[in-house]
Amino acid sequence: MPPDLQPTFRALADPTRRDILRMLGDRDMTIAEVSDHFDMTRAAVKKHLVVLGDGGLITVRAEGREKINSLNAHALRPVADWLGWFESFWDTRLDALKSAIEKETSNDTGHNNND
Amino acid sequence: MPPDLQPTFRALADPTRRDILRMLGDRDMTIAEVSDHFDMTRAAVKKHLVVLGDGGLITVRAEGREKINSLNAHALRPVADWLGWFESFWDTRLDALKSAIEKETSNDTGHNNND
DNA sequence: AATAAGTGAAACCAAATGGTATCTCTTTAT
DNA sequence: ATAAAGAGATACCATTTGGTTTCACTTATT
Repeated sequence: MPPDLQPTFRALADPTRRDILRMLGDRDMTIAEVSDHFDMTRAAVKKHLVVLGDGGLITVRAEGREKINSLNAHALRPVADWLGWFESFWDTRLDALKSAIEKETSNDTGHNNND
Repeated sequence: MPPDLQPTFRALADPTRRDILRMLGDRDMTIAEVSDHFDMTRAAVKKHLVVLGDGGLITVRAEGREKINSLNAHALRPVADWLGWFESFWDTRLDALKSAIEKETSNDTGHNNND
């Protein structure tokens, strides 16, 4: 059974959360460290981290009194796969191919050479 | 300047809207046709279509009294690019490489990890 | 001309979202 | 031992979101 994409897409829908992901791409960070980069309270950042966790996009480990947040980019894989379904629609080479086929098809309508 | 990703990510965050996109991948549809596939009013579907339009994911053309909605998958390109930034984190081959490097690094510390 | 079909738009509603402030708990430092 | 630092939890608030109902407008159909 495929993973539930909804919590992941949901997590990605907020710009603050996307920023957090890129920050964690650089290095693991505590909640306080993440909060330092934003103009909002630590509690608000914490909520974002919970949403990211729900989407499977981060993991948290305790280290003394600190909680270290790490990027779990594997959760992006199903999202990329979902997008892949549409790849044939926006790949420019395929666009060219499609145009060619359509031109061919319209030719077929005019001159039926199939008998 | 790069396009604003926010409206697109926002549009993708709802399962109904993602379903609509896949439907439009098969063929263009009027609002009424799209609505037939969901257990909600046409007005609700219309709202979803507006959000998809804000995200650049669909285009609409008038045809008599009907409005034909088409997929514009090109708007997914920036999203795929955004995801691409993380690709190095979840590519399985790179994972293997990373594990190897980490193993090498832990060896460098002089610790024996066999005990 | 009258009616039906397709859509747009507005008012409204409950629930979710993104934020705050405050209090508590555990861990570290003086 | 006391205080400070890091984090969790809760209550609260305004706005957004996803849905509804209703009414108006334009285009086809008979």
